[in-house]
Amino acid sequence: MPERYRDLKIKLTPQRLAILSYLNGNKTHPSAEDIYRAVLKEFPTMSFATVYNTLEALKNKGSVQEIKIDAGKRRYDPGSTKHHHLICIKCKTIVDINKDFRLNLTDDLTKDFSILGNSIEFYGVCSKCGK
Amino acid sequence: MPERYRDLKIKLTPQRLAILSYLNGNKTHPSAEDIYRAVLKEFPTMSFATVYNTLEALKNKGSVQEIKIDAGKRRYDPGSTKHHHLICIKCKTIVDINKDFRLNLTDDLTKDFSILGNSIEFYGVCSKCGK
DNA sequence: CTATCTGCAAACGTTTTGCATCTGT
DNA sequence: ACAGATGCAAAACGTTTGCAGATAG
Repeated sequence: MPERYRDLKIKLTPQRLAILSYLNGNKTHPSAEDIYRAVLKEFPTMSFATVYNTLEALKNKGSVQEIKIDAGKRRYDPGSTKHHHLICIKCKTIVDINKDFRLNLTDDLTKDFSILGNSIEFYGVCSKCGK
Repeated sequence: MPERYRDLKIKLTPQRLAILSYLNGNKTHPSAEDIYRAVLKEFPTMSFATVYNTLEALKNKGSVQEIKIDAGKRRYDPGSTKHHHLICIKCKTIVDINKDFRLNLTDDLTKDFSILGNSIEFYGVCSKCGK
């Protein structure tokens, strides 16, 4: 199992492997606390320091994205592929949108800024909440 | 001056009028503390409770938007007109983008969600930070 | 061997709360 | 008159930090 993460070039401690395993393929966009609680089952001494430390390392390697959807609480998205999000404004469910929208800005902006990318948040009401 | 805010249907206390006046036309996307500090000059007894209380009331009336750019600190945007943002990832300056991008989602999503809108965050490096 | 990570607890900055008093309408 | 706002201080919340001991590479 560790081999698949070897190219991250970070120290693969048991705690980190547990975090990576929890995040792998996870589509729930968990918060730091969600991750902490999940890994706590396996490592009763797990601390938030380790969760944040690991998330910071993974963010720097580009294999985890921070999602700023929830004011006051960060949520995390595994995987390095860029994508957008659709959020139900009622239940806060987040759905990934894997589509590349080409958005062009006006010249007066591109002159003053070097644009690196964009992130789109669609909001709506899911069928469950729409009833 | 109060007349222009009468249709908000909230109690127009002097403190609230000072906050509204500070926000009116403000393009700096201030944080709660920015607002607090600005209004403090006029009302030395101003408290954060009042700032947050007022922002909450204005948010509910749709005349202030909360911007979730900065994890760990909310920023606020006066006005109800929809627009997007361009953020310098270094100095966190936020520039408004008043352009309507028509973004279409795939049918499988529009079937399960009733889409209400979208919000785009462009990120880049401003000329000041790019040097 | 040693650079880095872990775990704890304390510290931090932001936001929320409880409550007595006050005030717009 | 009274529903709702203010102001204060304390508490809550998510996140960060310092540091001693442990461990992956």
